[in-house]
Amino acid sequence: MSKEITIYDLARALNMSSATISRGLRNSSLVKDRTIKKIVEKAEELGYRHNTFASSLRKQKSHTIGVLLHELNSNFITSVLAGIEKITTDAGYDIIIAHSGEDYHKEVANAMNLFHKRVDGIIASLSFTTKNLDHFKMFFEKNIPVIFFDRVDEDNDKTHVIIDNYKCGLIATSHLIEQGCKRIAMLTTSLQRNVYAERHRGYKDALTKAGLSYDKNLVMLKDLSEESGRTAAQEILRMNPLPDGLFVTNDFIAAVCMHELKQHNIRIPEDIAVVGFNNDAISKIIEPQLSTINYPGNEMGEITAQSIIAHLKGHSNMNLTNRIVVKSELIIRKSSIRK
Amino acid sequence: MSKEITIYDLARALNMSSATISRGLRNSSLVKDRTIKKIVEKAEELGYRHNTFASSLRKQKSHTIGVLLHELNSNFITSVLAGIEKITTDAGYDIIIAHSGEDYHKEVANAMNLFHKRVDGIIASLSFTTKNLDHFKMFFEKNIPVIFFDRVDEDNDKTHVIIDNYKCGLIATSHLIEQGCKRIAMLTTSLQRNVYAERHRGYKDALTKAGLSYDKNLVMLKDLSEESGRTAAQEILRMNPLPDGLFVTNDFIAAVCMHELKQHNIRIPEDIAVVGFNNDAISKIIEPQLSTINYPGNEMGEITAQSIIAHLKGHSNMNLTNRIVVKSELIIRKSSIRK
DNA sequence: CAAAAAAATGCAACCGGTTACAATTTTTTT
DNA sequence: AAAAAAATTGTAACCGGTTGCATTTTTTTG
Repeated sequence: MSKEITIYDLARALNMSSATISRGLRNSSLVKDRTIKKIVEKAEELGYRHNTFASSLRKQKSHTIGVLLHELNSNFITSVLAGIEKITTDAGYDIIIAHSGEDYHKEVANAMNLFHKRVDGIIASLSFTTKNLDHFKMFFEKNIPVIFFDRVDEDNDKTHVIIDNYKCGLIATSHLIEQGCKRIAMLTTSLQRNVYAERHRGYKDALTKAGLSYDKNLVMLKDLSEESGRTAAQEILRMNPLPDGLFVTNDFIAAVCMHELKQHNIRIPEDIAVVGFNNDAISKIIEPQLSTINYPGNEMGEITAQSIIAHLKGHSNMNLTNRIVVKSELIIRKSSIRK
Repeated sequence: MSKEITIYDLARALNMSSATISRGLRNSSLVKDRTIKKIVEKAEELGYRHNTFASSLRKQKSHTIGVLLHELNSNFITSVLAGIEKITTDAGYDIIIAHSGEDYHKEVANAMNLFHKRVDGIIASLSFTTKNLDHFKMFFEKNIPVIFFDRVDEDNDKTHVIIDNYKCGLIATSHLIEQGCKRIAMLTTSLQRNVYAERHRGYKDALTKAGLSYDKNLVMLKDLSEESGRTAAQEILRMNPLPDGLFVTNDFIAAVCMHELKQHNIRIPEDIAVVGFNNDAISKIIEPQLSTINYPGNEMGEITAQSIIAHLKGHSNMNLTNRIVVKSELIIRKSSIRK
């Protein structure tokens, strides 16, 4: 194993001081151009590599942002991630991705880990079961900026980037009502998580506004598994009378559920019109194509990253912004068209 | 911002030396149990946090493994990741996930970045367009272990974990032949990447064995985008005579393609029988359900991580193993049943 | 109970880049 | 050409844990 080259080796080879080498390698204006050139060339020649540990130790900064995600396997998250990466890379920050798999305990462990890794900031989307923000206290106490997106704690005054989930629930449900649905079921997950609670609130208000009654027996709370989609379909089939509309807050579950319903000769949208959420790739492939709510993950990632980086660079104070709302829209496809 | 507590602060508070504190915090057997207890309690009380930079700088180890992925958005990758995480976490290693989005240049940049972050080892799945392993040279030269999985360079003697892609291509195609298909098309991506090249070789050999001729006009090479699935369907529709079987090396593309074919009144499996690859969640949702090749991502991740960690801990020498083959199987669903 | 062995703790150098401050060299001004 | 100003380079302390070796304390042994 070849020995690591340090700035001291370079200093010796070039007959300069380590300080000049250090400055030269970072392209400091304190160093003469010709000297920088010499240093960089020699570094290249000897195979020098920067020691992040020594640098971070001294500077007390990691130049790394931790990204805490609830899951990885959705188009939405992947595009958010792409947005975050674009911005952070341009700004010279590294990111560490940690995902909890919707498990609160894993999320806590990940937060702890990022804390020990001394990330300069955190971008987080809460897991499904996360009920409080105690595991972020350590960051708050040390003034390490934390910004939440999508899955957030809206009651909190912590900075977050979201879509208007209430409005989305409202327009999705209103759309079904416009299509003539009178008895609209909703399939979603634990209302403890903001995004689902808000969508549910929108659903409820849409019904009320249209003079339809809210029947809690039509609201099914499941987890996000494939199995849940099937069970939900079974439940729907047992409802008497059958619902004529269905709002599902996740495209994948909607797809599974629709598949199961079709197995039992339910016609979509004729018998039950369906609207999903997320505009996942799957929504365009299934039969009939799924109406859904679209929102720009990429942009959401960029905005989130921009906020935290502007804060870290001292260009702005993130803490003055409480909430950033990103646009969203209803995409109407065959699964919900009855008129 | 509260000042960071160091082992020196603890040493002063407890009237001990920093050496004892350091040992005590790592539960060294050199320190008396009662002393450890005192140290840990005081650390807790003062809010001490371990400084990874100082530690890594001194130990010349990061206790971190870099995971280089081609993409994140598939069930397969997510389960591999879960497998890797399970093993690494248990072994006390952290992981840094970097994904290239199938972009060779991004992959090179990511490798460089992990190199500078001084990961102790690398787990990698190559991007679509990666043609050589030059960007891993730096790791090889410094004896930093690198293990590849799934997307690998099979011609190389570097350690890798894969499935028998040749056999998979063979059984998928043979299955279609058994179902009475005489004219089987194949939809895949660049044959430069091992996994696709091998599957293609299996396809070809299955045809030959059955006495069917290999017609390269029936082989469509596309990228992995949704758009490609659609274009491929168009091409199939223009084939004269139509193929009666289709082997697609990716479930998502298969789903898109099937969707488009159905739009043009092609019946599946009656007109064209289809087999996909990966057993993605989508394969069970679409209509008809898709026959596909299943292989255990989770196990693949665990095996890969175990190999590299055993190597890092000196329990075994990874370099002695060239190739590990994980089991795989054909799952038969409606999309391919004609008898 | 003294000597030897074992256990526990302390000392101080070390990992490698950064930076305040000092020293030197070069350029500009008078 | 000397003095002043600006540009460049050097010195050395510092960041905070780790560890080889020395020292002290405790336990075991004869």
